[in-house]
Amino acid sequence: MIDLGEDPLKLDRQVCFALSVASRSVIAIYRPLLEPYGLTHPQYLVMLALWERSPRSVKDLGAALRHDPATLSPLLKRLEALGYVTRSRSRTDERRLTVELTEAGRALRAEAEKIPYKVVETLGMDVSELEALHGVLTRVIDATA
Amino acid sequence: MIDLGEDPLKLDRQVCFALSVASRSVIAIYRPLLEPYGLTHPQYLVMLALWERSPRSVKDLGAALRHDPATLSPLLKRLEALGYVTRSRSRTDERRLTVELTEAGRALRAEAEKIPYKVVETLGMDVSELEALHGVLTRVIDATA
DNA sequence: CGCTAATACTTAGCATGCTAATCATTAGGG
DNA sequence: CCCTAATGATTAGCATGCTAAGTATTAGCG
Repeated sequence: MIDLGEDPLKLDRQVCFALSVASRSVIAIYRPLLEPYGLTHPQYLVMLALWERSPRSVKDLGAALRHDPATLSPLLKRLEALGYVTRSRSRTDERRLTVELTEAGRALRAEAEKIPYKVVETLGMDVSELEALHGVLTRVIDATA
Repeated sequence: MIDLGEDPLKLDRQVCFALSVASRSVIAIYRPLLEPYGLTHPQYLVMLALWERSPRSVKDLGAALRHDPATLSPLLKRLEALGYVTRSRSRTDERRLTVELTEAGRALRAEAEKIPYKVVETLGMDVSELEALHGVLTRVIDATA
């Protein structure tokens, strides 16, 4: 049987709590860095996905970002309103939405390249430790898949 | 200078992305476990804090949970509506809100004690690895404090 | 004592995330 | 070919989180 020690309900021992706080805290580091471009962090993640491949469908983006289409649908409309993305129906399958980077969206990539360095610098942690963290988080994600 | 290797914008290498997904994924494990009690995960975290000490003020809960009062205020009203908590103004300082467990709120603790075990079991990861993860997350949180 | 600043909480507004329901389009069996 | 099921996306409803603004109360200086 699993042994969780003395008080398994102690707040400061909950991995779920640490995950929530760490996630919010790291996103807070991005906020001022993304603000000049009018982007939120979830929108930034969509841009990362599109910089890797564009155009992509909502379903495809959802698979990459682990999001429901219901979350992405309004988010993509905001990215379109910002001028970083176009939304159009696929000609081969009218059910699909073709999400494609605009010129402005592509151009933003050059600006964004500075962001990871600034974030790591602000965190002030070793890259090796962050890579180790990424590895454990990936195992957590795989364990819940 | 920091070296982030080949492509620092690659989605699958972002710690922030892994954090978001892992956080959402772990919370998803709690959802069916909390549903019988009508609790969301953030509400559950408030209950954990109150099981450690009750009554507490909104400010005190906010410090423990790393939340603004603006986030807690409506959340606490819902906990009150659920019958787990009472909200009343402090007699010594009318600005303060006294958040206190009800009998039902206290009783819920016995039920909740099973939850951490079920979560760890569902995750299927070693407790030692989860403790290590907790340690790294704590360092991330401290680095952003 | 009186007044201003600080404190504690609340509310409004906005952007996620999630579930469930809905809509349009396509696939595929009979 | 037709009809139903499956697919891809959108919408509605609800609960966070966050920023900014507002309200009530208390603290503390002159």
